[in-house]
Amino acid sequence: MLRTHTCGELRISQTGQNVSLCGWIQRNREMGGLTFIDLRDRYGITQLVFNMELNASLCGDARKLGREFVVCIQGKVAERSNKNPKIPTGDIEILVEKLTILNTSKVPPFTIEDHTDGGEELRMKYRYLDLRRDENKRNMLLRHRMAIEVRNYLNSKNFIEIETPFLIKSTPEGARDYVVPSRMNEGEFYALPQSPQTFKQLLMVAGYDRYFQIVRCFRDEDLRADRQPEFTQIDCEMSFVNQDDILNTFEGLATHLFKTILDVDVADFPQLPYEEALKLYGSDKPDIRFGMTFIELNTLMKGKGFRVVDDAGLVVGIKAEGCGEYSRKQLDALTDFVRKPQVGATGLVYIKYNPDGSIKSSVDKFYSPEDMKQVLDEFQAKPGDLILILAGDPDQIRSSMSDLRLEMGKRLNLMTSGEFKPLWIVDFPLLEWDEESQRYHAKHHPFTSPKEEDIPILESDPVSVRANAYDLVINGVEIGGGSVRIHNKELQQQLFKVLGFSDEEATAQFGFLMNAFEYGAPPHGGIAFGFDRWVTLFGRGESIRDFIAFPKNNAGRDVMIDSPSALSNEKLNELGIETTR
RNA sequence: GGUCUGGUAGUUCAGUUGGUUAGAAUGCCGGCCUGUCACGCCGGAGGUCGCGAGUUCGAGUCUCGUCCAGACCGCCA
Repeated sequence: MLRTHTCGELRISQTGQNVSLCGWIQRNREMGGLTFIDLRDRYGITQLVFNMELNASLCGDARKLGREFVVCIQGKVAERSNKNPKIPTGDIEILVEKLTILNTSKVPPFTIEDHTDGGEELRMKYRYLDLRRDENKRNMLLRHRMAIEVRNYLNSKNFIEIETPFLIKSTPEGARDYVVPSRMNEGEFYALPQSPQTFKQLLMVAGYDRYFQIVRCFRDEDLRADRQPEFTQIDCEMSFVNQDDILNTFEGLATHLFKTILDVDVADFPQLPYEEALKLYGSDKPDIRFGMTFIELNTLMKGKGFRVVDDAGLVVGIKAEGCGEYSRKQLDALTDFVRKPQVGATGLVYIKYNPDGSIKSSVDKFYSPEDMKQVLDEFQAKPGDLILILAGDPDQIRSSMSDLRLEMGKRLNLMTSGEFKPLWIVDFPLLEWDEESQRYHAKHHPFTSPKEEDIPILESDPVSVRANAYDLVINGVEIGGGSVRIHNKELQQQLFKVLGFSDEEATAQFGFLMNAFEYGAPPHGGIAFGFDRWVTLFGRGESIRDFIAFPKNNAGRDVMIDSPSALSNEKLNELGIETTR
């Protein structure tokens, strides 16, 4: 070993020891006869001292070191006369006796510091330099610790980690697949898994009754701050369980992670049916760190001559406590907010309950003070509160109101960082109608079991069928989701039929699974968590990219290695592929 | 596929109504400095204003196109 210690571990108790350290030059401070150097490695920073009077040539060598040079030094640990309380090694320094340059470095294009001067684009191009920064090191370490604790917990519950293949086959449902041409089977393609879904079900058939995998998944869809083309799931499946068993098991996982990683005790995992979530929050991933739940006002506000409301399928409001004194300008800003194309409302109605008890609204023309008071009472509003109301198509307006609720939560500082409020959303619909393809799509995936009591209406009223499906939501982030699966060939065939597959198509796509179900498939179910999102949530980050060592940009490009890239004609020929552009 | 924002020194940014030699901070280079730790002080170098057209006597600034980056909508079982 070139080193006896790391740059983060020496303390005053080691004074007098001869040590050797290796690391990168963080900074060079020349004081005439004295030169200080901060030496950095993964573990921390240790100060080196060179003295012109004691060793002029060594001190001269030290002064020639540039930022990010890699060096190995030998010397003696000494107590500092001026200690630095800001760093763990701040009580000591190394009186250097020997200096070896292991490698030089070009001047890096941005500073390797907590508050770097480098922008996003540049740091992504030089990701290996960016990863030297403390912030990124912390994020990578957090990710590592969480992965270890996931394995610890699941191992302790008898889950075993089994790898499943990446080169699989394209399936008709769900996201677009990434495809890989097969050289040995010209004209045919593998697909990369969107998740190991069918394989984990086959493992249940095989009798491996508790499986998990921390596994990469691939989806060829447009990206966002919380989406990458390849992302990591904690993929889990269990046999001989019902929905409550699954939820209990993975509440245990969440509790374990909260405790071991953040030292936070989270006891409560309320369950909210999907339909309730939409009614109360307008969203299937509500942030329940604050209330401000929706109140529907159809009966109170319709029929008073206000066209927008009278024609609306839904009139819904929220109460912003203490906002009764909002100025015209602030209210206009909220109106502009809801009218943004992404939010999509046409206008905003407000009722100000003034601190003096008087009432002022944007629709005084249509409603008497008594009408208004009734609405205020419905919200149990107090003087000083503000009611915000949207009206229109129910789906659209719930979505807009959800955006407005979150915006008000932000403005009123109701989303406390460091507070975690998980909940389960349960009873998702099994199917949804897709306008584009004019057929039903599985909301979760086509192997999700319907609620037993809803099976009779599977063919007569498909959209009303509820599924044994659930999502774990924490602070408005969808952390994971799963379902109890179908383990019966007949029911699976029936569902494929509702989804519009012919028997031939179903056999071609999923015959292997249906065959397996004929050989003693146990009842089973599972869940998959978005590991990148979970780490980002725990790390209080904005973007999952900051918690992935080598992420891709919003066009799916890796700007460091410059991928994707064109293939040579030789390679294309070998694969039997012609490109059209 | 669409909407919005941005692109000026190595880097992060400023740049007025279109008008003389495009600025600041930081980094870099040189000099001074024996207790610094975001060291300090003095000096210096550093620019295809993303790219291409257009308008104009004159474009970093206005128009159009294009490329790149970011956020969002569609999309993401």
